[in-house]
Amino acid sequence: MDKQNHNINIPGDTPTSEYTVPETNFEVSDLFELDDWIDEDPAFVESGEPQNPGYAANEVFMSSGSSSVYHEGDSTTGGGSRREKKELNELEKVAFKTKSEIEILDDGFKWRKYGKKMVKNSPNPRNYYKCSVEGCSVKKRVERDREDPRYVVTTYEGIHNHQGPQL
DNA sequence: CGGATTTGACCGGCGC
DNA sequence: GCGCCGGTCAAATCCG
Repeated sequence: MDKQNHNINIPGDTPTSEYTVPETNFEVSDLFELDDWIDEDPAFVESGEPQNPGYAANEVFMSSGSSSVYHEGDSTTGGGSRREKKELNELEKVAFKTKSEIEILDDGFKWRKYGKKMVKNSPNPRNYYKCSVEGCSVKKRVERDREDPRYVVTTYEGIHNHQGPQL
């Protein structure tokens, strides 16, 4: 499909065909294992974006909170009750705004796309990914910014049951 | 051959 | 009660 054609020219980065995945690229669960969503964690922006050779993202902004990303469809639809916070004892929600032309951001984990939906608020489709690792119920939601198509919003949901894809 | 990816349809929840 | 929206699953297909 298009995966073979991911040879997009990235300014400032060289999209080689090799996915150089060192060990731990994004320790989302580790950095966001807080009780609640963090408002702003500048520390993550610095340590959360190490030297990623196989990365095409120039800038990575982290946005979390019920007033940033979720305000979009939660203010009216699910605004009635935040049921997530209750049962989602171990469910973390983190939204990343990555400046990249490609949505195939490889974080080192294996994701299996299980759905694509078009949101009314965005002319762009929303992709749903799930961790391929058995026992891992981590879900990933990837969609382009409504106002900035060059930005990709990646929302992680849940924590990996395994330490990594290549432990 | 296996695994991954695709699109469509279905379902559940909430809103009015 | 119906409609709308978002989310998930399933089957089919294709690639490596």
